[in-house]
Amino acid sequence: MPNSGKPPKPPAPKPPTRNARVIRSTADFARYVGLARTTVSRVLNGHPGLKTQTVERVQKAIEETGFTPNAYALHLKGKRTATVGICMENLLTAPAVLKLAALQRRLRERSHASLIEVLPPGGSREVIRHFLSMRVDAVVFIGHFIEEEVSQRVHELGTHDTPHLVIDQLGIPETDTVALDRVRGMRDVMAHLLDLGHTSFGLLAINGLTRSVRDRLSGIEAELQARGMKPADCTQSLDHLHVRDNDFKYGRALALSFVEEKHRPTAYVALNDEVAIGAMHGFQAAGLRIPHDVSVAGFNNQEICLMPTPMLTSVDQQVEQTVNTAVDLLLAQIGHPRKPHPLVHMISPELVARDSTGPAPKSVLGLKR
Amino acid sequence: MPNSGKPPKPPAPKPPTRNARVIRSTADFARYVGLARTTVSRVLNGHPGLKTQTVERVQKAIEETGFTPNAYALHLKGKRTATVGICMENLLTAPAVLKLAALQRRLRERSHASLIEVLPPGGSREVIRHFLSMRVDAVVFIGHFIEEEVSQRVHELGTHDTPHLVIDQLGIPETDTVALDRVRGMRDVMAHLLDLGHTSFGLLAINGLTRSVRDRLSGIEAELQARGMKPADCTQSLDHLHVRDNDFKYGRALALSFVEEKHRPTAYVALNDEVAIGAMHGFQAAGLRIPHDVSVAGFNNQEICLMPTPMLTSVDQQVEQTVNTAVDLLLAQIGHPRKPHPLVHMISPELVARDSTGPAPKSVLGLKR
DNA sequence: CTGAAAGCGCTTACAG
DNA sequence: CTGAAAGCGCTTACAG
Repeated sequence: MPNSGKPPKPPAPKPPTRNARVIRSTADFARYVGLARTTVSRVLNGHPGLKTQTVERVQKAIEETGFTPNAYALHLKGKRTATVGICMENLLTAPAVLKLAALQRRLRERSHASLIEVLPPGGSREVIRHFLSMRVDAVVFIGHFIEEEVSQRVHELGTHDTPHLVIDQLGIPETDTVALDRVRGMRDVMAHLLDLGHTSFGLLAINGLTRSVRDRLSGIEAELQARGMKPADCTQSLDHLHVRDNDFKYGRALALSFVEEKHRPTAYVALNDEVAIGAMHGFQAAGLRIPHDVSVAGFNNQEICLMPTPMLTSVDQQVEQTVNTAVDLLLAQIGHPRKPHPLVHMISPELVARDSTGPAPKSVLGLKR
Repeated sequence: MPNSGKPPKPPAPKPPTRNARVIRSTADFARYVGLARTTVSRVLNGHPGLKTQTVERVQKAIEETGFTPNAYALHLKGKRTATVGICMENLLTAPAVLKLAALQRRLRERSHASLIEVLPPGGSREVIRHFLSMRVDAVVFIGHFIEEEVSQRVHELGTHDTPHLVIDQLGIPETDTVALDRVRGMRDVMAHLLDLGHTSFGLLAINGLTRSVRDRLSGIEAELQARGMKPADCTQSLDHLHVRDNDFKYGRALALSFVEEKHRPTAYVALNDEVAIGAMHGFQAAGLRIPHDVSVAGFNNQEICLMPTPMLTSVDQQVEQTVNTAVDLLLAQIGHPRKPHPLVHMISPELVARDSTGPAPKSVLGLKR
């Protein structure tokens, strides 16, 4: 029936396998609805000036067949891919995964799809090439990467006029950056503990040369100096005694070492929540009460902060704000010429005080035998 | 210069913006290397019979320009997209994220890219349409979805001849499934505790109507019956006393309720590690020693199992094996006609015994005042 | 090796 | 509204 009345058509091309109910092209689909390809295309793209009846007919047919226009053909025609590539350092830490989930959600709200890839060690080149071949509109990096490597990738993206942005890691040239103000975060923790009367501080896993650790240390020192105290005199680190691992066990080991110290600090600030919780266990195992005898503060404000008894004081990363800022910056870049100077946007963290921190013990001087 | 000697060409089309060093098509690129488009294409696709010198020339130019062929044009030409869509229930639980990471890694090893989407509540339709428009070769679901919703999505995928597979959730018709044998897992936990001499068991958060919970209960009952014990006589649940939340706090609350019971069980099996750890805290807060007075076992064997003191006995999900099985099943389906009967592949969990479980207290009878 | 041509599934003027 | 045509960036025979 559909082949009748079409004399100009040659020997009839390939007979469409009618039993295959799967419709894969606007041509097939137009035939199915009984409209011209052009018309179907216009309905699909919401052009004005179409009869309501026609629009409904197409919509009904979409429902029936589940037809989706081929994205590859669509974007070939020059349409934006409306896709953002997301490079993750890994999916091993809760804060990173939270940011990923929030970022994808936010991008979707702004009508963008996302391509997520965990950068395999040394394999960032291929991931970026994959993103470029997929003609992503922009690329986001989340995490702390090898500086040299991510710098190169960022430069490559610049070469291809592809907007990009780094979340978390400061110090990468030629790119916009959104990062937590870790200096501020640590100052807030210290201010909180100082206000509680503490004067001696144990540092848990806050040693090392990465920017993120150095910033924490800067924050600690800045707040102490602001109060007229000398950091060297009132802080102590025992990280050299153990093999670093930044996890529970490491925190516990550090705490047990501190317990054996003559002049044991009364307040402890940790690199992250895991170390802090490990330390709490260590102190409690040694018979110390928290926060009666010692106060402990974490960093990141993960869900696990609610797990120990008492619950852990920590610093919230403000993930939503971070992600929203990142998306705003990124989408503003798409389709616009590169700005002369990349932007660095700092996010202010928020101290969440819980019961793992309390007033400094009155007997603190007595303890220093 | 490039416009000379071409008389048939009309008024000279758009002058290529030569300063834009960005090469976006094989045409541009071929011009850059000084070869025919056809030749470039053959090099790119690794065809045989090319001069080594030519291949090297192209490779050098790729290095210089960072040119990547447009994936959208490539796949339009009929090439497989070699892409698998991954639908995540959420990114909120560590085991799910682990599976995601392992799945993407495994797919990459098998030369497939992945499209990851978290299904927004009620928005699974759009995600699947997105996947279909991207012409993915297959779709994987990870997590426990609303049965009705995922069943519909699976059916749609079938309609479009798109292979699919569900990880974790049993009972979805018309699809291959890879899931942990939770019955087996719970039997193993019970066997372990029974071997340690326990005869009374507290169930923590193991109530509800989802398949995953019912399977756990079946496992518990099966093992007890296998030992000639009556489940109703030796298990106890206090879930009705609290508002369910499946987290630390819920576990703690349950434990504290058990502490007040006259005939307190000596061994506790939890829905997951979070509840188990919460319960440990509850028991310890009440002055009970683990495992001296009570034994506690978790489920999932997450990293947090290492956090409490003592560390938590748990059941490992065997993520690698799960993911490898899933990928094997999936890739075998691509390009092949649908099998008459969908496959359900059960993964055997592995009990990881740690120090939160120990011999039943000798004084157990004495406790029953 | 080169070059011209067809075609993948779309969109977008253009003339009816 | 329809239909024919051009073109997006590729690959793949086909003839040189």
